[in-house]
Amino acid sequence: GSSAAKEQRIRLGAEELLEGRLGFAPYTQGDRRLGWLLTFSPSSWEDEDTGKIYSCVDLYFVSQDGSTFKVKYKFPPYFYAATKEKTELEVEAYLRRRYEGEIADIEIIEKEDLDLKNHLSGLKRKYLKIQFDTVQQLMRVRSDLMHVVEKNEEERDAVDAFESIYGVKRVERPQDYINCIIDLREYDVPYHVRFAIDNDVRSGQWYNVGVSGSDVLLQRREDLLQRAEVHVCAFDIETTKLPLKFPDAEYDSVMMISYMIDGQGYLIINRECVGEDIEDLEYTPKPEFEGHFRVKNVADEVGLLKAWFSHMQEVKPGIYVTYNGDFFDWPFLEKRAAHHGIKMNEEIGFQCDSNQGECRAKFSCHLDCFAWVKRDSYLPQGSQGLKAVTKAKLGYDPLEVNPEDMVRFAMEQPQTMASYSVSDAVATYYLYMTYVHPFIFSLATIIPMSPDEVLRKGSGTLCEMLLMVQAFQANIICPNKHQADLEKFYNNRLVESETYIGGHVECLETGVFRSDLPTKFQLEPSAFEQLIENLDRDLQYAIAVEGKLDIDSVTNYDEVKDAIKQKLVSLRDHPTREECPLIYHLDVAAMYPNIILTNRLQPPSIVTDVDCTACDFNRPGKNCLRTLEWVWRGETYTAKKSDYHHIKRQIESEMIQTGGVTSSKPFLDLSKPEHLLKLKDRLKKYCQKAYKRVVDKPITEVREAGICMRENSFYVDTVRSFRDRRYEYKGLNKTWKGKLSEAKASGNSIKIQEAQDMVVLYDSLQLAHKCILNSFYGYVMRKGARWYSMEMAGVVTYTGAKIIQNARLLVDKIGRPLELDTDGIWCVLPGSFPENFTFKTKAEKKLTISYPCVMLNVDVARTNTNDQYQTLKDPVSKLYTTNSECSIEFEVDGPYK
DNA sequence: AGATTCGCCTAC
DNA sequence: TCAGGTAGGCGAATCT
Repeated sequence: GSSAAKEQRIRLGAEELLEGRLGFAPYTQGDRRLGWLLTFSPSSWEDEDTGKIYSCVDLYFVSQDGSTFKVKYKFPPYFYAATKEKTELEVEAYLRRRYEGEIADIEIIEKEDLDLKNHLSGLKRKYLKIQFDTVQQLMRVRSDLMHVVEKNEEERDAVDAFESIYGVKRVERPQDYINCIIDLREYDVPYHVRFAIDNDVRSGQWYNVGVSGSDVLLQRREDLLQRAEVHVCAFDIETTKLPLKFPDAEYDSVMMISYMIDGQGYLIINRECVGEDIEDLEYTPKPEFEGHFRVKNVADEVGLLKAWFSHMQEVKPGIYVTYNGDFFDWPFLEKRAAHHGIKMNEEIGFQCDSNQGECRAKFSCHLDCFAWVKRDSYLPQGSQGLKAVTKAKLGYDPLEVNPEDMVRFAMEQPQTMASYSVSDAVATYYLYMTYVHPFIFSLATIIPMSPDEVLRKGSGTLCEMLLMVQAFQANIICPNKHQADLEKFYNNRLVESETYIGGHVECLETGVFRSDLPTKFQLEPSAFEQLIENLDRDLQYAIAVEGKLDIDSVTNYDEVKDAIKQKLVSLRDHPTREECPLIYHLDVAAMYPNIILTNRLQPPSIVTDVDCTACDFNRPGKNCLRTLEWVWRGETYTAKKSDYHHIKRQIESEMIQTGGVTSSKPFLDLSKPEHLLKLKDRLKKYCQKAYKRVVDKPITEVREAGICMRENSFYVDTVRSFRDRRYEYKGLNKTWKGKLSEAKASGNSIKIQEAQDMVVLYDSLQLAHKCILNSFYGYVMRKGARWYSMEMAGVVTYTGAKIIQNARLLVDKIGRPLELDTDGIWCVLPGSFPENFTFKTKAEKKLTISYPCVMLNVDVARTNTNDQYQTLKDPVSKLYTTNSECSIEFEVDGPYK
């Protein structure tokens, strides 16, 4: 009944009205409907009987006939709290009293806690699941309890210190249950993400939607794979601007707005800026990218804005598409509309958030193609403008006009400007339809976020979302976000920064290398002798492991072997030679993910003696602990620990200037991170004065990390399923390449184009998945990662560095390595080096092998196979099986010219 | 004047 | 509530 509630009620009403006007009327009764989930956003609803407000998620659906509707899905927000052992019930009762009217319900539940000692034995941890009616209530209780937990932690530290100094246990004070809350978990998961994870609901999927009373029933239709036909509007504006300046919505105005809806083009002209009326026009840069534009000439800017808004209200697009619209087009339109007294938000529901640099609506998507280009296109920064992207991805040269000429051309050559204006809309529309749409809605079916977020979030956030889904499904409690330890010492000095040694890079030779320029080689006969000796072993590996064939089924084994042997013998006997080279790039496919998978690497698997000692599986001769090396690198301040503490004591008694010259407050009143910031500033000055430099030379140190081979495999499972998803796209890319050459042979131009499109599409999908796949490695070092591990990142790169350096040792003896970078070697081999050979089998199968590749892979398999890989077969009896695992394999590109 | 740091961008 | 990582080249700015 408060004024805030009243305000919210009014807001809800206005929202409902607008959404109804724009096609998303609420579906509250009647027959079950079939809908494709376009997007979802947090919202609230009012219980009509009690007048109470509850949080809910609004789901926006598109039907098969293109019509739209929304439902309100009730879902209570919650988070978890951990208590001291065996105080759960008391704390629960206490919290219910303390937050009466704020907490809706508390349940005590059990979760797998991978931080819990000996959890592999089946031990689980109890958590209080604290539920609320609204997100606001959750936030209030959460911030209150955060302070409680922080205070409890400080007190525990003080108790520990007391006990360690006096060697006696301090007598516990009478139980105060507020002191028993020791941790909060999953309190920072956004509400709509929580909803999507817990209810397994994703954008981009079909559901049978039913309502019964006030409840919504969703049933996923996995049989429907085709995406719904949602109205897509791609638009682009041209504005006036001052010479050599960027347009400014304070005084510049919109000259034209061009847009394409579902393939039909429109152009609205502001005759204040454009010299003459423009007729309908066509801009079709390529047969498959048709652009027919209907033109509307209006008197002035306000007319233009009104015309566009009303057209949008009529068509009701579910998806708006721009190129850099977050930053330019939307804010410009919003400001110009406001200038004329029109609120864009009230017209079409879109609002710009300048803090976030985004423009979004609750019920429609705004998908800015520039965001896709930056994160997923794999184009270098210099080629991320719309023009360059059009060339690279759509394969045609777009119209270009110098921005300095635009305002003048609008008056003097209006036709030129009109064509130019629509050309950007065409490029944006087709870029979206060909790449962005399939990509975003494919990811949205696995990532528990709205399409807008799937498009804009960093790749690390996407990884974390996938991990949280997997953790939820395995009943694992998520760790809190990692915080860097800001007060670490090394060698009696404060650590300024620490990291790990990454990829290995070497430039070995520079110059011009061509397959038709004879090159000198100084080979090592002993290496060839070795290859000859190992030939049987290597070929059998290729047949059995790479080809997954039975050796006895091969009919021409000796023939192939002799051919290779002959070449190796001749190279061994004439090691000094000059001949045309074979230029090869040897590289490990998806190296980091495969190192992770082979070694079962995941942040919770990094264990110490303490973890193992507490574990039931810790027996003499155990093979569940795998030890791998990595290299730490850190820089310390030059000052000693004693200097640091001295300065700390000094600063603690001082007044610190905060902001202006006049305002200052005691140092101890500042927050903890502020303390360390100020302290480090002071320390830097001290170092500079006393030691003439702030930081010492970087220190490196080889360290060992223990990897538990039995830890719950949810992380590697997530990586594996993502890797395999990418392989699927790579496979489809190959399939369509086959179809493309078939189509070319048949000369059917429609089929050629279709196949061509599918080839680019799948290549783009697999590349984008590569980027997110690699992020599972980078993620573990991300600031604030829930599953953080420097050790794991270090093990991944160090293992990779050893693989590439080993390969180089071999290449050194049989040819000339030119360059190494992380996972690949560019090299030249003598032209007479054995290359590709084909085994034939009784079943008429063929297996083509690349000998240089096989030779390297045998080496990799010998040094990197993990014979300790364990898989949980029976969760009840805790039975594990042990396998050998190695998915790290070289691939060969080339030979190149 | 020479060394070091910083910003920017790329390769992996 | 913002955030994949390290290696490394190059030119400009800044420090000594």
